[in-house]
Amino acid sequence: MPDTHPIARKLDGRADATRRRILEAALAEFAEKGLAGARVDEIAARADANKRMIYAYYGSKEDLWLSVLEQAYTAKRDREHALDVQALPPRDAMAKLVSFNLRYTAAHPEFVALLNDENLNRAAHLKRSEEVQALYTPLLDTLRAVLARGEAEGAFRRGVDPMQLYITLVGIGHFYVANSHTLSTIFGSGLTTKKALAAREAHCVDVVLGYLRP
Amino acid sequence: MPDTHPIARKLDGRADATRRRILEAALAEFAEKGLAGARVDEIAARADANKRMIYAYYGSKEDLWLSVLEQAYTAKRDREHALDVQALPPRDAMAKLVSFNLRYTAAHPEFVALLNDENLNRAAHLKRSEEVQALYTPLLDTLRAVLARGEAEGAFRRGVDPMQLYITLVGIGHFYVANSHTLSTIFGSGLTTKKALAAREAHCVDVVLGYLRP
DNA sequence: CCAATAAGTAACCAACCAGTTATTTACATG
DNA sequence: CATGTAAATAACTGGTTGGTTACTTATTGG
Repeated sequence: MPDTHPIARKLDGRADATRRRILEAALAEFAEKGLAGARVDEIAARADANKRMIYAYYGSKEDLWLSVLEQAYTAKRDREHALDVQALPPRDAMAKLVSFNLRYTAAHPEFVALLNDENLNRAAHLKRSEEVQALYTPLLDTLRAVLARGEAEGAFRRGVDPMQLYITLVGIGHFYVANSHTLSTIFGSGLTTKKALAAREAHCVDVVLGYLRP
Repeated sequence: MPDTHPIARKLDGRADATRRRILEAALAEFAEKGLAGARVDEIAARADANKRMIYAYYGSKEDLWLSVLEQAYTAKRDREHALDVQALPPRDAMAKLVSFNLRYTAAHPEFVALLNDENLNRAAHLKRSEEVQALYTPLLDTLRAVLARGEAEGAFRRGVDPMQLYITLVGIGHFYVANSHTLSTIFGSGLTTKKALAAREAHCVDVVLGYLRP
């Protein structure tokens, strides 16, 4: 039924807008302060919504956290899915995967913050998520395919475990973004400038491609 | 004055023991729940001490957090300082640095948790730490020396940025430990078994040495 | 044994905070 | 314009939590 009742449409539209504002505000608040540090009142204020609506739409603070987390996963999954590297030679394809990951991570520190805090909570919320799909990561499949192709063509070394490489590939970007503040106390601030990010991107590509040489 | 008043000694001894119990309890509580999620009452209970003593000895929850953080840094720094790799050939030395880092990280997930939470707080506490020494990391100096030696001997590729390599080396261990719970939802649990850690260690060494080949 | 001081305790408090209740407002339709 | 319903609001509540106050216990030199 694409043509639902106009009344429902209109009301849904307003309600949906509120839902979306709450979700966006929650993302910002949770990413900034973590689950325990975030304040429901503050989320309501940021969303310019009444606190009651948060409970009406999302049930509880923890349920809201899970919704935010699932949405963040979905957003990244969508971007990963849009990656098309199968036409590229293995080394170019791999370079693109590494670059994509670093750029996405740097552009979405909220995702990094959410992930860290969810791990602090032993992934308790994700584990009870019904959207198991949220955990599926297209990047892993793509990586596996590129790796297999590169091995077959002799472009990559043999015997590389896709899981290990995936964790390494994601980790070298994630750690840089997640710990930029403490790293800044060691190396001086300026790790998040365009120039510094470009240098990090080049290094990450170098590391992965350098390692994969036969 | 090695022989201070016995009265002071005895009392200091009892006081120091309480201080230490509080610090240990705080480390456990903070690592488990983060700064915002940790409860001062719970720390007092874990330490089998009165809450008042926490404030007498450490001033406030945030000051206690900083003390815990500094102690964790100091502990790691001490272990890094005990590393002696200058007598080893560059590749062996580098392998030892990578192995050390992964093992230390895996053995001290509390340090990882503290670091993540401190970064969530934009390193606000470390930045106002008077023990600037806490930020100094011997591993970086050692890495720099090994890298220079390996380059000079032709064992490593040229032009590697020590900072980038340091971040990569630490990151590939840190991310694995910090995100083991969400990674487990993807790859199935069992990432922290002895076997899995040995596999990760081997991979990390392979990546760094593979990358550094000339 | 007694004074002096350090260490430790129990009870308390005010601010905070997740979650609720009672009520009002907005809006499409008959 | 009256009416039913979805959306939104203000005010409140009970438990929690960082921090404090007033008081007790332990230790030892004189």
